[in-house]
Amino acid sequence: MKHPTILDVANEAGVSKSLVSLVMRGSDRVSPSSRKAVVEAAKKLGYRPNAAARTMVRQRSYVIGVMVSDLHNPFFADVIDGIDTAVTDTGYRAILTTGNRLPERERLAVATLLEMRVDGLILASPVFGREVAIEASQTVPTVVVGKAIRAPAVDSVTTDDRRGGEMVVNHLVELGHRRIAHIDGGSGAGARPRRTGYAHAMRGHGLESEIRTVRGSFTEEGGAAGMRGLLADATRPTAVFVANDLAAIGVVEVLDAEGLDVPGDVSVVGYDNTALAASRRLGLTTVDQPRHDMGRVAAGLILEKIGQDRETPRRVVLPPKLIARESTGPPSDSEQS
Amino acid sequence: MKHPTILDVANEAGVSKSLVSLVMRGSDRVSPSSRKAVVEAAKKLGYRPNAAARTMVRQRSYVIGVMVSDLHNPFFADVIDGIDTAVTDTGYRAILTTGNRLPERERLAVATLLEMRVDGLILASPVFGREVAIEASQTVPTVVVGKAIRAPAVDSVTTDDRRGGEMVVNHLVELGHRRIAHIDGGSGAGARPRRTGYAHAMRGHGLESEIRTVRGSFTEEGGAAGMRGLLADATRPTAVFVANDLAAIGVVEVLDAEGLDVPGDVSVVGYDNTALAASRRLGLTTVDQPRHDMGRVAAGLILEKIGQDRETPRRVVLPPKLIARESTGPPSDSEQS
DNA sequence: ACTGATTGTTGGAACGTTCCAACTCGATGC
DNA sequence: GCATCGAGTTGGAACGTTCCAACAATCAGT
Repeated sequence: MKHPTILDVANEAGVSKSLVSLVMRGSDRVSPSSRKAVVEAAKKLGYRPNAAARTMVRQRSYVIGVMVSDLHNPFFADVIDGIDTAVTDTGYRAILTTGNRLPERERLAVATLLEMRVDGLILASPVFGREVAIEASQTVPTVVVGKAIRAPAVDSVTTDDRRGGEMVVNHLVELGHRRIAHIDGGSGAGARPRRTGYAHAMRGHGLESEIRTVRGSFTEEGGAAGMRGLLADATRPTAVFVANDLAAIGVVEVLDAEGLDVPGDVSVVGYDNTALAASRRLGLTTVDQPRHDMGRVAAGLILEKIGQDRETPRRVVLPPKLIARESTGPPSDSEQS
Repeated sequence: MKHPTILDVANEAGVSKSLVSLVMRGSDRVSPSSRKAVVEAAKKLGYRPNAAARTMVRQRSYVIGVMVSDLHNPFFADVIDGIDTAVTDTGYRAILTTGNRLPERERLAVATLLEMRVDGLILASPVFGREVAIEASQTVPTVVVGKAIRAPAVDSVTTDDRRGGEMVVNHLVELGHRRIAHIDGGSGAGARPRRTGYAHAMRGHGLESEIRTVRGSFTEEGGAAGMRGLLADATRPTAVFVANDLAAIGVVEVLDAEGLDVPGDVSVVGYDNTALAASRRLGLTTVDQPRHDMGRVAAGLILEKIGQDRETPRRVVLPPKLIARESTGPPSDSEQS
């Protein structure tokens, strides 16, 4: 249960601690015979370097810390994948902490990473206030993913949600739709730009008079409520753009219950390209965020910033992508105008 | 960008480094006036304790390391939640690394944690071989979650999948079913005990002659293929127990395509109680594993083992729970025997 | 044979904290 | 008035590593 140190290895191999250190770091200024002796002694004793000691003297941990607000959101799994990909083979390693969407826990999670003296900090959609990110950015390169934060030293990586909203409208207009409604995500993250993009594209197609936005949320129930609201009206939309995939499922359920066919009677579009949307049973047209790339880019920004001290913050905005599936199609003839 | 140390704070406050250390650790043998001076100096300088230095001298990191094989599986989000819950307010903190289902990456992820000298190690469904867990267990308390590993010093926390299989059969028999088939998970984790539980319960109900197992996998396609196999037969089962929720969706799709109603013509049961299953659109009857509890128990075992050196390994097996939803119902009259 | 370079090896200082024994100083007891 | 006590404070050693200047041994060139 007690860890052997570099000194134990040195004794075992009959050399000095410095030589053991050189071997461990893969130096080429070591004779083959000493190298062999050290490697064997290390293996025999089960030696494992002590990162804490190394961090102390090197004044670098070679660790990137990632604070994830919510592991339940599959979004982050891909982002983390991307980070891992970018970090591998650079000599750096990534460790994660999570805050469970609770500001207080998130703060603690970040503190843990900072006390460990991570060389870079990635904050994935933090829910806490800007000040935590700003404070962290004063001592360590910091990137926020999935949320734009305005601060002199904080980089960010986001997707262009406004553009995503526009793409949805363009897709539906191309199919022949005109009466396109939007069930929004209320005050949720990214809800506003999606709404703006929708309205902007509608106007761009000369469909100002058809703009119809009802309030929803990023939940199944939010989508269902929004759809019930739309159905209460005199004229039914031929297509609905919903704030995210989960809410879109609520919409589809309501349409099912009313005996309306998707996409025959109403086309439905979600957002986020979750596994739910991809399932063949649902086949939901949706908007994909380049999650993996977001992680890769975030890690890249950190590594770049560790290298040389850049002063101006970078705000990277990546393009979304429309994924057309079976939940959208041309409006039925009777509906066409 | 340079971190102030305890010595900087001491200078600023006009006291010794030892006193600063006492204040930081919340000792009560400090006069109110010195405490105030230290606290203010620390805040002014933005002091943050250095965990690496503390770990060195205390020979303890007060950190629990968690290696997660795959963050895409929502299963782990709940397990991690449970770990966090158990660890909060004990003075310990949890950090995560991930291996992306790749044995080599997993090994690296574990090495990272061990080098950081975590005080306890939780391995969530590792795909690497037992030897990694065994080696780790020689230097640090180790618990494996979601997989039973047989080794003298490795604890484990799993769910009773055999019992889960039995519960499914019992539920279906209670509804009046007799022709109950099983589409298994092939060689996937937990597939075998579920299959065994199914067969055992069938025999228990005197339905030996009705036992019908076809090979599938833990994927949508695996479930679909299995169901097509079953439909090719002369007599159709009135109920199907599928290896997991994802595969169950494949089964439902095939039944839909064949114009068969769920549960009117065929009842379907999944396993894992994923968000997919819970969605009202699907309403899949399934078996829930107490994921949160699994995490809590795992962390508890670690904390207990850190406290005093226990020698015999613990193997905790938690009970699963059947969640009845709309995908199961009584067999139609014509089918009843 | 002597100088200089090259290769391999070494001990000591440093990193930032905690712990401990030791110190000061005013109050208390006789 | 002196020993004793306790509260508050202190400096030094230690933790395990890396880095550096310095050393020993071998070799090449003159």
